[in-house]
Amino acid sequence: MVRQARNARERARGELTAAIKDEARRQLAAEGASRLSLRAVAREVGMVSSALYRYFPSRDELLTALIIDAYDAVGAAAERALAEAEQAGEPFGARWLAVCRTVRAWALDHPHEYALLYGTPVPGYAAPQTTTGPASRMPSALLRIVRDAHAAGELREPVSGGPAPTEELLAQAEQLAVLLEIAVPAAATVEVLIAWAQLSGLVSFELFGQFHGVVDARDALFDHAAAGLATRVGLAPSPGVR
Amino acid sequence: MVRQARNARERARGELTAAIKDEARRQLAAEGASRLSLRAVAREVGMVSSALYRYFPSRDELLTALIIDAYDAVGAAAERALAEAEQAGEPFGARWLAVCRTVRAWALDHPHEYALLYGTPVPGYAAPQTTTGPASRMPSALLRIVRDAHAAGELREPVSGGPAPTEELLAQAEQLAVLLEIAVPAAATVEVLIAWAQLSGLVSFELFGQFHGVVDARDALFDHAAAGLATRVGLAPSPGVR
DNA sequence: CCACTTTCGAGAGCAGTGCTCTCGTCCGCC
DNA sequence: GGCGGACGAGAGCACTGCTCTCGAAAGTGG
Repeated sequence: MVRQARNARERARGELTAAIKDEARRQLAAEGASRLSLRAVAREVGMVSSALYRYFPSRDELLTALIIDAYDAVGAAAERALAEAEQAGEPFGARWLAVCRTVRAWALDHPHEYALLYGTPVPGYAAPQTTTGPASRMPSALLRIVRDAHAAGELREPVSGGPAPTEELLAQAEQLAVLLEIAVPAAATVEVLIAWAQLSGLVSFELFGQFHGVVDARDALFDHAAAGLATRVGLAPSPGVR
Repeated sequence: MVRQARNARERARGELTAAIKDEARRQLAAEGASRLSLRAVAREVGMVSSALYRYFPSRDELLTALIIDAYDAVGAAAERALAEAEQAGEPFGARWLAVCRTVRAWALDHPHEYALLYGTPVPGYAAPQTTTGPASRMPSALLRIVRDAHAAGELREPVSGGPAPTEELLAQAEQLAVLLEIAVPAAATVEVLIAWAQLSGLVSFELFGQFHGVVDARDALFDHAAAGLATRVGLAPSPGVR
């Protein structure tokens, strides 16, 4: 009974916290992070602005919560796409492409949330440790494809061009692979890391209007680029897919 | 004399406009675009905020002016790096690397200005036509390297992997090359376009803290990635450079 | 069952923002 | 030399994030 009572309070708190986050996400999706207003959120959930501070100590904390959710959302989408591609018995190159396409699709569906993750960070903001886990889900999915290809003996040498990565870089890649518990040759990890950043560059350009008036055939451009990335990291190109 | 008098006024206006832009750029560099405050700028140049509207009709217009300047600054840096590499008789791959490195260095030196160009756009903002010219300077420099390599008969087939670009994409690339007056095979243009976006992804990741706690050897990572891009667009890897 | 503590929401208020409007003033042109 | 347009200042509007105080609930221990 005592626990009941305590739970009532806590449940109310949990529900309100969720309501605030939902409304905040709504505003984020509609207007972008910079226009997310604490007061407007409070108004919408039927509180006065100061009351909201009982749930989130600052605007940045609210944003952090949204960031974590967004990382989880892209990560989950990527993992789902990968799982489906695996179950369909797709070759590794096709799995890579599937994940890339899914990430892009998510970004186009949630532009402001994607911008929150991979765009300009809010000024005084330093990502707390709690974000790193969710943040790594998407790149981890990419890395796992490479790992599986390697395990299956189908990973080719990375087509990177130029001099081989430095020892320092390989050591860090090794360390990273250990941290993520994904056993991959260090050289391949380096290439995936680079591909991850480059993938984000492609999506950001599209999202942030850099291709506006320059490229219309964005689907084709992206697919071509993503296939190129697959080749670069050592996954055989997937001939049939288009 | 009359012209003198008219010039006196116009010169005063020009000087004040410049002073405002300088102070705005200072604040931008120090604090980032989101913390750039019209009132603070006005205060610093010794005006009241409303007077500033005689010079810039809105905060967005001021930002636009800064954006154009910033595009010109990266563009100029890239062009300078390319010219130097050309005069030094560097091979095409090395020229590519030099431009990439310069762009990255500029970005690391001017993080907030770079973010203004390639990061999250300000919410209601649509880049006016006047920005497209300066914006194309940097990618044009990259494209010219490829053109020159092609003209010299040293451009290899792009190492893109996957299916060839669609007809639609190639047509657009052709069109773009004509617009920029840089005669390059369409397939190569496509690869440069992709490389441009990917380059920006690499720089953004570094700038926006995505590599924080993940990669320390960022110089090595970037050089390796940039060399890879050179290979991808068909420029022979530059063996001696490191 | 009754005190006591914690939790919560509301209100007022502070310092700041972008932007508008009005009102004198001074500069430069006819 | 007068007149129109450019200009700077000031007040004001509707916002923002955030703090502090205060009264009312809700939950806890005796």
